[in-house]
Amino acid sequence: MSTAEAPQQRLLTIGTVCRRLQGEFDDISISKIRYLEDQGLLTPRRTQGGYRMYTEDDVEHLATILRLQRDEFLPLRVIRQVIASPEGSQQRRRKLPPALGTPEDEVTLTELVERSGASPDLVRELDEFGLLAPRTGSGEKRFPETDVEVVTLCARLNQYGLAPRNLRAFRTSADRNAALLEQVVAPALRAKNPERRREGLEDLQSLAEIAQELSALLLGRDLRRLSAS
Amino acid sequence: MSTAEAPQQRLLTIGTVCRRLQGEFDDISISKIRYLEDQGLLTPRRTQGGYRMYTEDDVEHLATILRLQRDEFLPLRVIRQVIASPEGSQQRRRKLPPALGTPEDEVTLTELVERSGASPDLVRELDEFGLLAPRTGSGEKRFPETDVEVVTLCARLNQYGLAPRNLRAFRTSADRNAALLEQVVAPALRAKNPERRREGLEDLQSLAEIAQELSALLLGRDLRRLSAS
DNA sequence: CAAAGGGTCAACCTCAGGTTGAGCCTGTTG
DNA sequence: CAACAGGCTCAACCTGAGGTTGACCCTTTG
Repeated sequence: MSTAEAPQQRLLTIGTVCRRLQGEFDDISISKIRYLEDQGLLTPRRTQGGYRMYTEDDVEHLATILRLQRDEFLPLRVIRQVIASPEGSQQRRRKLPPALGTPEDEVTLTELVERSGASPDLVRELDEFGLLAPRTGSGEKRFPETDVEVVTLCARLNQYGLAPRNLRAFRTSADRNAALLEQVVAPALRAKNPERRREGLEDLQSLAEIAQELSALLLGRDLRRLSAS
Repeated sequence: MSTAEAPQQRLLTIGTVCRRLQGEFDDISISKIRYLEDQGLLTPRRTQGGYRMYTEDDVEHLATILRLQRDEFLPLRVIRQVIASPEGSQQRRRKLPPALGTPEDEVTLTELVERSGASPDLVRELDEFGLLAPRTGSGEKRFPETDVEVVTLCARLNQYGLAPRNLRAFRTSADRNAALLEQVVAPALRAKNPERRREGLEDLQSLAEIAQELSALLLGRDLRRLSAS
């Protein structure tokens, strides 16, 4: 074959790679390696004839994947993210809230108490201190479904000794941050063009995610400092 | 942190448990709860008639299982081990956030610019507006490693039009929240007894996680409302 | 040029993690 | 005390992840 005097990085065929890894991973197989490639976890070079050829780095990469799978029990879909994301992986599992811009389900006070498992008193206090967001329309108050979780979380904080009165601070912070982000996208949201509005919502979502991560980081930094002193 | 447990020991039926957890886990279902029991992960009491009855602890236990499954991607068979293993097991999964109470690595300004990929100007501004946490000691400033990510995130927000001047609000919020949480554990952290201090740190970590989730939720709620109007 | 090794693709397999439905029982409420 | 919402079990079923197998054809290399 081509005796190109290119920097002949010794390339390995799939069979060789497989044998090489058999030591550390007994469940490796040629078909599995091909499967992982199919799943987008690997992209070896190919010869003219279509043979897969692996560099040493490819092999190391593959070993990493197999280790994540075997030792951390990560599903391939997650490994794909971990691998793909810039080394400073911040794959924090954020349960994304219901998409912005779609109306949310509402619950009654009774449901709220029931589903959060908190005492009616606590719920009342939380409401009083503005941590809940009821729609005070005709008749019975209705709360956004999110408030179920809000109450649950507040109840846990309450157990640690943070009364609703103290928790108000979280709301204030959230409000201020929300207002800040809203400023940015306000023009887009007020636009006539629906496409423009949709983009505004998407931006808002992105902004919220970034802002949230930033807040988490800053909080962590503060706490670290406080706890170190 | 222990609040006096009401002696009522109110037991919950499976349906109630299910509704209660719907807030945090949207994929929970009665059949899933029964399935988890079948898999040996749960053992609620039974009434004479055979009804499953859950204590608050059972619910917390179940929530833990669901969290391990959702956030750590652990298969049930592994969760079973983790749960069953003796309390003081070394199975502690180390996650990304550097543990509280251990000193953090530091980087120089140059490294900070380099690793965040932001412009020196931006970094300078961020510092000026108090978003970074340099240790202003002898000679060159040194930043905690966390600041690399802080800069990265701020840079992204900056692209959306949020200048460092605006971002200060995030810091203020974080500071206030941190102070709030710190109050709770301050006595423990100042304790002589090292065991007590360790517990304080652990509580602080838990508090931070809950607080963060709460903030996220509140922010989401605000934005939803803003974007709906 | 032959044999050893590779390539693709569709069909298939196994297991985890549940869901569904039938048929029956329990607990609560008016 | 009847009605009815909610629970119970058990077997059958479903879906998706993570591969395997086999048929058939193509490359590479001694």
